[in-house]
Parts: sequence; C-alpha cells; structure tokens
Amino acid sequence: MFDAIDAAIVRELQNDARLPNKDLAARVNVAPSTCLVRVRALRERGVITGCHAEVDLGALGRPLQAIVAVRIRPHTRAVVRRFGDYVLSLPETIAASNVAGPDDFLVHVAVTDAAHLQQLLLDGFTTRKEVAELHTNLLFDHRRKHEVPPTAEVIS
Amino acid sequence: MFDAIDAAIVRELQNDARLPNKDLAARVNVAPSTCLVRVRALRERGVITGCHAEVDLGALGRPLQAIVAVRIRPHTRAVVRRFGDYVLSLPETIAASNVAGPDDFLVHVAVTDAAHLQQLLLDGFTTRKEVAELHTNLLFDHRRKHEVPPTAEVIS
DNA sequence: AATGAAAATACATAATG
DNA sequence: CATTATGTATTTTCATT
Repeated sequence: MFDAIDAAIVRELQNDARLPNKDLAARVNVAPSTCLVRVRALRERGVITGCHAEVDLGALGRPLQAIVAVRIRPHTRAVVRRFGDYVLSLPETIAASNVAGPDDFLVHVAVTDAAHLQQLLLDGFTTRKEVAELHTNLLFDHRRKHEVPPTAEVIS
Repeated sequence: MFDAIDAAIVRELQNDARLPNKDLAARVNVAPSTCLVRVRALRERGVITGCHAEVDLGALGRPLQAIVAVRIRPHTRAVVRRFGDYVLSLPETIAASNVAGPDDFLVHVAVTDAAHLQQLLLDGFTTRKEVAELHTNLLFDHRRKHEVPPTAEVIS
C-alpha cells in the first residue's frame, strides 16, 4: 500500500517538489529509475495530487489576510454548495472550508489593505442573500506546514 | 516590478510547478531562455518562495479534518509565540493562524478519525496551561485555491 | 520490483541580431 | 527580448536480474 520508501518520497516532495529525480533517489536510497516509477505510481494512485509554486502574498499585493466566518441561510445543500463555489471564485479567496458548527464557512482571504477588505466584505459577501451573518478575524500570522506525515497505520 | 509576463509565469507555476521551462515559455509567449531568466529572478526576488507536492490527506491516513479555535491566557507575546511553535510541531497540524479577535489561534488539523481527534485535543491541547478555551469545528470540505492572482496595483 | 546503461529531453550558458 | 548553438545534466525507456 505504502512502504517506508514511498513515505520518504512523499516527505521530500512535500518540501521541494522540484527536487531532481536523481537527487530524490539518492535521498531515499533507491536507483533513479526505481524512484521515477514510484513517483509516477504515487501520482497515478492519487496520493500526490499536484505540485504548486508557493508565492509570497505580499509580493502579489495582498499583504493583509483574514478569516471570514460566514453563516448561511437557508442551510440547504444547494445553497451551501453554490456559496462554496462562488466564494472560491473570488480572486481574494485562498481557501474555503465548509464546517460543522454555528458558522457554515470559514473563508481565508488575502487583500491589499483594510479598505480592500471592507470592499470585499460589502460587495462580495453581504450583498448575497444567503449570507446571514459574518465575523471577520484579521490574521496576524499564518503558518502552513508543507510536510504532513502519513499515520503509522497506512505504512506497511 | 512585475509585468504581465511575470504574472502569467506565476499563474502557471502555481498550477503546475513542474511544468518544463520549454512548455512554460510557450504558454507565456516568450523564448525559453527569457523564461528561465524570469523564473530565476522571481525566485531570487522572493516572489516564488518554494514548490511543494500536494498530497491527498486520506491517502496519508488523515481523512478527517478540523479547525480548532484556541484562546490563550496569558495573552503575552512570549506565550503566544511559544504556543504557535508548539502547535505547528504537532504531526496533525496542517496550518496555524494567529488571529485578532476572541480566539487567538485557528489551527487546521488532519486526523484519522474522531477518536484520534479526541486524543489530540485532550493530549495535545487541553493539557497545556496556556490553553484557556477550545472550540472545535469539524470540516466537511476544505478547498484550497492554488492560483492566487496579483492585484492590479502590482502589475506595471 | 529494482537495477544499470542507452536514448531522448531538458537545462544552462553564450554569442548574435 | 528572440534566436541559435553547444556542452552538460537529467529524465525516461528498456532489457536484464
């Protein structure tokens, strides 16, 4: 299913997806050709789903981040899904979670400044009929970890 | 500062960081040599900060996600920073945000099942003295967008 | 499933327009 | 910035174990 070598490959590629296959092979102690076969298998099995460049949000003109908690009404499947699609289509949205609890969505946004945030909230959120309530949390700091390890159970 | 070609390069590499330079050049309509220079410059200027493989959390044995909202007391710089470092060191943590508002941290975690989540909350969070209050939101769905566009202001 | 060697590609650099 | 050329390195295939 997923042995120690696969786990090592996943770990290395989470940290640097552009690591040359030759170097990756050396780090996980297999031949380059073997390594390539394994990486391809991990992609085909859907374990590795993609490789994405990480970009500095400040450099993109979006130094200010916030988490917007949204309560949706009516709380129907169609309305919830439609809002999820909509909110992800906004250029300011980095991620959106549909959660259980008093709030229905937590939306992570990145904007230029407070004025931009206010405009986003007014034009992008509160104008929508299904948005019943909004709570905005400014982010002082957001740290994402790239290396998520497999649990012991999935390693054979 | 950042022209239309750079913006296109950033867009393409956010979607696929392993796109060969030749193909990338074709997509953004420049010569491969030019493209390579620009990609290197974007990395050196800190616009592109890294490339990371995205992995299916279910395949890693972590199909259940939650956002844990944590209130910290005392609310001092040292305690807040120490908790942030600690929480990011947990293998279950994917991301952690230090936010303004009633809650101090929003911690995104990925676990095996409800039992694992309970154990994480009890052993990893509530045992710590600085954790004053916890609210756990189960995630039904988390969607992250890879392509974050630059704002109009940073494009010249 | 893993390996080593050969063939195909891609990269990095430089010179020219 | 585009083109071309060139040497180097890497990726990929494949026969073999």
